[in-house]
Amino acid sequence: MAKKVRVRFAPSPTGGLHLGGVRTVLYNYLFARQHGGDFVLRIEDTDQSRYVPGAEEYIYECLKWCGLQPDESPQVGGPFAPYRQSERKSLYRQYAEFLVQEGKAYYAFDRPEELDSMRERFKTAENPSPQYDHKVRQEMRNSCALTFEETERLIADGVPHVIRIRMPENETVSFTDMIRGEVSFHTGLVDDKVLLKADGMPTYHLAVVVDDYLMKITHAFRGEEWLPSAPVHILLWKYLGWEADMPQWAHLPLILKPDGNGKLSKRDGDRLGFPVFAMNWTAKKEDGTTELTKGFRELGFLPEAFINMLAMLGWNDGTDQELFTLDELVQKFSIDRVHKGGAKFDFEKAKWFNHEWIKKADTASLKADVRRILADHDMSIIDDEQLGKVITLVKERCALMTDFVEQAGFFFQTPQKWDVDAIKPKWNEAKQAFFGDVINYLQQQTNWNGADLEHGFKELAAAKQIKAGEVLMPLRIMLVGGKFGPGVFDIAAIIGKEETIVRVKKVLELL
RNA sequence: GCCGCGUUCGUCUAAGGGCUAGGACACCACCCUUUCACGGUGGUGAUACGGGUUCGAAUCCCGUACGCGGUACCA
Repeated sequence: MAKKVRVRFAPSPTGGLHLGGVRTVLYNYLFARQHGGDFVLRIEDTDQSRYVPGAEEYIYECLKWCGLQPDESPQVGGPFAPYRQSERKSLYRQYAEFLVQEGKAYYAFDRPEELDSMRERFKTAENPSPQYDHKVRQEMRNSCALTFEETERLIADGVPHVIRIRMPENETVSFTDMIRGEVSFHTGLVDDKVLLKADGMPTYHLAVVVDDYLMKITHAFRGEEWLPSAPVHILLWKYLGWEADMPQWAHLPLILKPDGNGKLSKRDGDRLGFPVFAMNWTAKKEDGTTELTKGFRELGFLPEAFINMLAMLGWNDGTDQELFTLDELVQKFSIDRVHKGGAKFDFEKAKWFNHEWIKKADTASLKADVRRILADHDMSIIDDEQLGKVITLVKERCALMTDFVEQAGFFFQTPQKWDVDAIKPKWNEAKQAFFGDVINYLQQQTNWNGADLEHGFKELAAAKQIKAGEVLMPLRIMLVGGKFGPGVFDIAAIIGKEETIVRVKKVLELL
C-alpha cells in the first residue's frame, strides 16, 4: 500500500512572503489535496541572528488570505509537533554525532577568521571561491587532520566547533527530480557543508533531512536555487540509513524579474512599481524607522485571482483555459506539466487575471471589500442595496479592487473636482440656458429612473434645438467629475434627484 | 573560474518526429458604445546559433552562445 502523501512548506520567517514562496505553497497544497494527503507548515528558524518579530504571524495571515491553510503547523499543532525548528533544537545533535561516528562527518574547530584566511590563501583567478572540501580538509583544524586525542581535548576544553559532512572524493550522486528528470553531481565538487553550527543549531541541510524524515514527508517541493545542494541532502538520507524513506524531489523553476533576468526580488517591485509580497510588510530598519512594502492584497487583488495567476506561472493544463478556481486546480494540477524554465513576472497579466475575477465575481461577494475600501477613503455606505447596484454597474471597469474608489466613489460622494476644461471649449449661452431648463425638468420629475430620465432629457434637448450628444458629456462631467463611468442616467437614477440637481448647479457655477 | 539547470512572438505559454508553429497579456486598427470600460473582428510578432539522426526536427543527439542558480556556521 502506498504511503500517505505528506508535503511541507518550510519558510524562514525573515520578512514578507515572496510571490515565489506563495507559489511553492500553492503547488504543495494542490498536490496534497489532489492525493488526499497532508500539507504541513514548518518554520525554519534555525538562524537566530535573522529572527524577525512578526514574520511568522505574517506567514499564517498570508496563507489564510490565500485560502491555503496547512493541516499541521506551529499554530494548529499536529502529531509531529513541534513544527518550529528552534523548538526542535535538541533533536538534531544526535544525528550529527551519529554521522561523525560513522565517519561520514567530522568536527571542525576553525574560527571564522581562519575560514576567511583559507579562502584568501587558495583564491586564484581560476578559482575565485575556494570551498571547504576534500582538497583542503587536511590543512584545516578539524578531526580529520587532528589526532583523536587532540580532538578530544579541544572538545573537552569547550572550544566552539561545528560538524561538517565529509563529502566523498569521487562518487556520483544522482536522483530523479519530478520536474527535471535525472540529475547528477560529482561529490568531489561539492563542499563539506556545515551540518551543525557552533551554537548547536542545525543548518538547513541537516534540519531539512531530519525533519522531513521525522515528519514522514513523501514529496519535497522547493525552489530551483536548492538544486546544487541536493547531493548533500541525498547523501545525508543515505548515511542516516533512511534512503528508503527519502521523499521525491521537485525543484520548481524560479520567478524572474520582468526586465533583464534574475530572480525577482522585493527591490524589483519597488523599482518597477508593483508588489512582490503577498501582503503589506513593514520592516523595521536599524535606525529605528520603518519601511512599508506594499502587498498584492492591499493593492486590491482578490485571493482567487492571485492564486490563479501564480498557478499559471510555470504550469498549464495543456488547453487554452487560463481561469481556474482553486478546486479546479486541485483537480487538474499535475507535476508533469510544471515547466523547467523560469518565468518572468508580468504585472499587466497579473492585473488581467484580477480583472477577470472581479468581473465574474458576484456582487454580493464583493460588497464587504468594496465597503471597506471606500471607508478607507472616508466614504461610509449606509444603503446596502444601493451599494449592490453600484458594484454591478462598475465592476467591469475595475482591474483592482482599489479602482472602486475612483469608479464607485462619485456615487457616494459629490466629486471634489470636475474636469471643466473638457466642457469649456464648446460651452456657450445656449447650453448654459439649456441646463437651466434641465434643472427645472429634473425638479418636476416624479418617475426617477434611468430610462425616463434619458427620454425626458433627450426630448428637452430636441425641443431646444440642441443635439443630445453635445450636452451628454457636460452632464456626465457634472455628475461624475470626469469622462468615465457607466451610463449617465443610470448614475443619476442611483444618486437621486436632490444630489443630481446639486451637482448640475455646482458645475454651472464653475463655467 | 568551477558545478548544476535552463532557452518557442516583447511577456506567459501550446504543439512530446508530420497540415500555413496555436492561444492569452500587452500593442495597433476597425465595430459596438453620444464617455470610459466591457464585448466583437482583424493585425504586427517567436522556435538562440551550428552540426548531426531522419523521407521529415521547435520536438531526438552533440557542440557553441546566452541567461539563471549555487559555490556561507543564510535559507
